[in-house]
Formats: sequence, C-alpha cells, structure tokens
Amino acid sequence: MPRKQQATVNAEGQLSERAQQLLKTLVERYIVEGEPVGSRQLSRDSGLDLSPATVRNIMADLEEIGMVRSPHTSAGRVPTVQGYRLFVDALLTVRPLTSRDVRQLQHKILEEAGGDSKALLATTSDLLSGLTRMAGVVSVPRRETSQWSHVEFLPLSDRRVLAILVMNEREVQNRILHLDRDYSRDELQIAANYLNAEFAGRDVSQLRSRILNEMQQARQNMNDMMSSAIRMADAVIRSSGESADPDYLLAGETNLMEFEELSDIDKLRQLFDTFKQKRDILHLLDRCTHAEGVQIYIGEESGYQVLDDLSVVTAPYEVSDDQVGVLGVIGPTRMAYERVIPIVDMTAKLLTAALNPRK
Amino acid sequence: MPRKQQATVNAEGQLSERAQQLLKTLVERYIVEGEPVGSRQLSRDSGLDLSPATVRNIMADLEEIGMVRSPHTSAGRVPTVQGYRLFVDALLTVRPLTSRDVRQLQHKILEEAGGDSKALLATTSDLLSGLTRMAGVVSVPRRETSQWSHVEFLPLSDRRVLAILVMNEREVQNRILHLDRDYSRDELQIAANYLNAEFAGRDVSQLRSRILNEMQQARQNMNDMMSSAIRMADAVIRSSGESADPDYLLAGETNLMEFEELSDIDKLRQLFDTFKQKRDILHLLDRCTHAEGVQIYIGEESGYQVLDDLSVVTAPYEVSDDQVGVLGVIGPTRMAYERVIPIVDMTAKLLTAALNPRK
DNA sequence: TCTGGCACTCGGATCAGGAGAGTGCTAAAA
DNA sequence: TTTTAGCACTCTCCTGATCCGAGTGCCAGA
Repeated sequence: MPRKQQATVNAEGQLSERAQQLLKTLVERYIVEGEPVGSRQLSRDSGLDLSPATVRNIMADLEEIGMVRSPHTSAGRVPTVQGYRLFVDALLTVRPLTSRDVRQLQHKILEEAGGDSKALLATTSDLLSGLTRMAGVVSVPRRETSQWSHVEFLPLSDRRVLAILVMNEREVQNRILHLDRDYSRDELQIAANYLNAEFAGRDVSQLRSRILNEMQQARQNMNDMMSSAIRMADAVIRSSGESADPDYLLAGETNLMEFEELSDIDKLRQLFDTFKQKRDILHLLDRCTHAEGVQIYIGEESGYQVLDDLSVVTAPYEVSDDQVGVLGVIGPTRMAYERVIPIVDMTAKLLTAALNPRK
Repeated sequence: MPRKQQATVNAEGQLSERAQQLLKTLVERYIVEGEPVGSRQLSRDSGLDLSPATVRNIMADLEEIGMVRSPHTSAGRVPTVQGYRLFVDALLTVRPLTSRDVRQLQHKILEEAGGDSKALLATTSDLLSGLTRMAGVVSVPRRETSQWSHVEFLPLSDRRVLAILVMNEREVQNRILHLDRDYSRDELQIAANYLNAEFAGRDVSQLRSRILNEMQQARQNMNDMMSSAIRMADAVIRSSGESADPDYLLAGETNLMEFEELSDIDKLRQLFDTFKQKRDILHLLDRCTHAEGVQIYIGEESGYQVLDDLSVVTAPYEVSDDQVGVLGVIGPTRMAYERVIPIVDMTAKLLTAALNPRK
C-alpha cells in the first residue's frame, strides 16, 4: 500500500464514504457528459467541500484499485467496468418512474394483452426501445409445457390435409400433412373428435410417447380410422416440435447507431450480425431468465466481444409463477442506469401481469 | 456549342464511337477502383490510342452534356447518374454466369421448392445477398384474391373466442375476438357451420359488403344466432384485412455497411429505418412488379432520398404466368452491374421455375 | 490530513509548406 | 481539321511546427 492516505480504502478493502461519493458523482457526470471528468469539476460537484488537489489524491487511489482510469495523462478520469459495477451495485440512486409513465406503459401493454402473445412481446420490445432510446429485447419463451387444446383437419387436394393445432388455448400452428390416401371430410372430423377427446388438456411432450405406444397397438387391434388418427397426430406433433424456435424480438437496433461508442462501422456491423445470428444473444438472455430480478451486464462482463462497449439490463417475466422469459435493453455502457433499471423492472412486471390475467 | 471537336456529339445528339468507348472504360474503372479516373489512365486503358490531351478534350465535352463530373478541379472524372444510365443501357457487356454458378443457384432454390413458399422466398433473398455481397430483397406477393375456405371458433375464457380462418385452402389466420357475451361450444359450432356454408369459396373482398348488408337486415328479421355469426364474421374479416401484410424479405443489409458510400452513420441509419418502415421500399418494388424484365434504378432515379447513393436492380417473377412479385438487389450506385444484372435475371427465372412446378 | 502552487504532459486546433495528380489552354505538329 | 505536347494553374492531402487549454503529479507548507 504505497498510498499515504488511509482514508480512501480501509482495512476490509472498502471504500471510504467520500471516495464512494466522489466515484458516484464521477460516474453520474460521465454518463451525462460523455467526457473524462477532471478534479476541479468533481471538487465542485461532489458536494463534499474538498479541494481539487485532494480529489486528485483520491482519484489516484481509485485508479490504483481499478475503479477509474484516464485515457491519457492530462485528461480527467473515466469509470472502468469495475467502477460502473460498484456504482450500479451500491451507489446508484434509482429514479423511479413517474406515475404518468407507468400509466402509459400499462395502457399500451394492456391494449395488446388480449390478443396474440407474440404481438404483445413485440409491442413490449418496441416500448422498451422507445422509452430508453436504445435497443429493446424480449425473449420468446420456449414452451416446454404445451397443452393440446384442439385440432382440426381440413381436406385439401391430392391426399393433402391441412392440420390446425391449437395449443395453450391461443397458439395456433398449422401444418400440411401428406397422407397415404384421400380422406373424406367426415372421416377427418371423426379423427379430430377422437384426438380432441383423448388429448385435450394433455401436455404435448407427454403425448409423444403415448402416441408411439398407441401406434404399436394400433397395428393389432384398432380400427382403421383410429390408427389413421393416431398417425395424423404423430405427424402434427412431430412437425410442431420442429418449429419450436427459440427466439427473441429485437426493436430499435438503429437507435444504437446514434452513440459514439458505436460510430465505428466495423463494430456496428459485427453487432448487427450478432443480432441476426441470434445465437449469442439468446445464450446471454438464457442466462438471465432464471436470475432473480434485474440483471446487469456491464461491458465485457457479458463475455461477448461484440458487447464490449455495451451494457445489457434485463429482468425476467413470469407466466403462471414460472420465469419463462426475459426482457431488457441493450445500450452503451455509458447509459443512464438510474432511469433504465426502473423502466426494465416495471416493464417486466407489467408484462407478467398482462400474461397472467387471472391473478 | 463552344467546343471545336465535332466528333464527340453528332447532329442527332448521339455520342461518337470513341466517346462511348471512353465513357465505358471510365465507368468500368471507376466501378473497380472507386476513385476519379484521370485522362492519362483513360488514354492507356481505353484501347483507343489517344493521347491524354485528346482524352481531356473529350472529357470536357462529356462533362458538358452531363455524363461525367469532377469532384474538384484537379481530380479525374466520375460518372454521373446519366453516365451510369447510358453505360447500363447501351455500353454494358454483361458477364454471363458460369454454368457452375447457375447449377449451384438452381440446387439451392429447388431444395426449398417443395416446402413453405415464404421460406423459399427467404432463401432466395439470402442467395441474392450472398452472391452479390449486397442486400437482397424479395417481395412477398399479396394475394388480391383470398378465398374463404373455412372458419372455426374455439371458446376461450371470459367472452373471448379464438377464431381460425383458413383462406385459399392453406393460409391460416387466427384472431382472438372479444364478444358481448359468453357463447357455448355448440353455439359457436352452429355459427361456424352457417358461415362456412354461406361463404366457402367466396372471395373475401366481396364478402365485406355482403356482410355489411346482412348486418343491417339482421336487426330486423334474423334470429339472434345468425346475427351473432354475422358479427363474428365481420370481426374476423376486418382483422384479417389488417394483417394482409404487404411485405418483403430483406437479407444481408449489413453487407451495405462495408461500402464507403455509406460510411456516414446518419445516412446508414436513415437507410435502415427506411428498410424497417417498409413503406417506401414496398412502393418502389411495386413499381417494378409489372415491368418487363430487369429494371434498374440508379441513384436518385428511384426518387427516394435515402437511396441517393444506391442503385436497385430488380426483376419480376411469375406465378402461373402472372408477374406477382419482384426480387432484386440493393447496393451502391458504384456496383458491378455486369455481374449483378445476370444474377438478378437468372434468380428471377429460377424462382419462377420453382414456384411453377407444373410446367 | 488537507491544500496551494508549479512544472509537466498530452491532445486538439490551426497554419504553412510541399508533393502529387490532373486539368485547361495554347500553340505546334500531323 | 484534328491531335498532341507543353506549361501554368488549381486543388487535395500529408507533414511538421506551434500554441493553447485542461488536467495531472508531486512537493512543501498550512
């Protein structure tokens, strides 16, 4: 410990009160100005009545423990990832949303709540990006638990049948089945009735094995119609498995172009390509899905090189008390956390509410 | 006509042989180099055995009639939109695709041909962007003629009903309707049966007016169930109209970031926003849908300010002898037309072939 | 333990000068 | 009459020099 000042870091490695205060004002100023903060300005703004020289000493200490750094000798200081981390974890004073904002959000989300759940998620993503002027993301939950609600078969031509499968009482999937022979409308109706009676309310993943079972038995003792029905169910379920695309909805990517952090076209391109490929982003979102409350990845913390100058603020949302998905905001590391965090938090709560009308 | 040389522009306003040749080499060089072309280089590369001084004279003429311009006094010449136009219309020597390229294209397109037609269009768009390293677009044909095939109502909870409407025997749309009271499963079945009996095979656009008619009559003499059915049909069709999304598929936008023409972040952002809003692009594509063969919009010719430094090369594709859609490529005005044109042309032909398996 | 003072460092803006590329014009050559 | 060579001129781009301001680090004194 080459420093003379004991006050900055105490024996347990904790920052002194005033060092924290200084770091806080530094980060706050840097977030609004975007330029390195000098000792004079800090001494004025911190509200601590310390001379610039003292501030400089403390800054030197903060630099030593990796909370700030200076871009070059005669520039002010800039927070490091660690500095942001401490700021976000301990120093931040959250600015709660105005009740007006909340009402607006609520209004827009509830407007969509009745309809298609995918549309609701898309709207939510739009809202996030609109409110924060950054990029909004909402993960589309992959349903492990899909309940069979209803199936319907419509004869097309040439042995082709359009199968419409409704799951979870609202998600509609349709497949074209190629069958071994023509079926009449009545035959199809019977098959559908049979399947609906047997399967309604069941979990699709459990149905698979049952269908396999019945297919074997069918060879022996079931009549032709039932065995056809089972085969159709098999075809429907199999293809519905394929399209279980893990996915996420992104909005307002173009907002990110405004930030100088991304004025480098190459970085921007890499970022957009990453968005398009989806893999990395999905992986990152997955990590947050089962976390407790608002999660924040600052800069390199995310572990993805393209996100080095960016931060990701997420919060999970729930369907029937299960954290099935996550929503959030992607923006420059230098973002207004005190505003973004409550926005993300509240949006997650409202989305949860919209998705769980019963409660 | 202050020029002494008569040779450059003849009496009918046509360019002399060698002026054309020079313009051609100028455009060709500019396309590969991206920098203003000087008289010395032109004199060497044109194959005309003219001294730089002569070339300079001709250049002055070409500048006067608006074919080329110089960015500043002591730079070489650069083609104007008019120059590109003449080049593309009259001077271009198309470089046909190698048969290997054609086979590859064919292979990839036919691979998708059996399945979902939207997936096929998406693949096509990918191929275009991959081959040209620019952005690929494919318009999704809007169906003017949507035939009502079948409707199905499923009761959810709280007066909400899931309506599944099948059109054209394969396109499924689903809507959640909010009704004035709860309906039993049987009631809904009756309503669906009634509507299907009345409407199956009819054109949806014609149905609208009919529904309005019947709604008026219903007030007086129809029973409650029929009038409910009509109201439901109205709700279904109204919402299906909304989602009759005219659309297009875009691929490889990020390729555009590589070009210096778009190194300006603001322009880039405007462009991407335009892509997202879809309106302008759709309008542009619409214009090309019914054109004969390959269409090219160079720079400002498109009429959209965001596309000022870009060119659009398109070709329509057909379904049952109707030009229903258009595909193309968007890239910098300074693009390798002699390569892009055959690619777009061939892709349109292959897509047409893939969409019309009967022939 | 804090503060004032001072030398020092660095980045950014501004300016001048020179090199290079290419032109336009004129006068001579073909 | 058309082409060419020559030459002065213009403009961009690069480089180096200089200056200014901001902010630091450190030391000595309060």
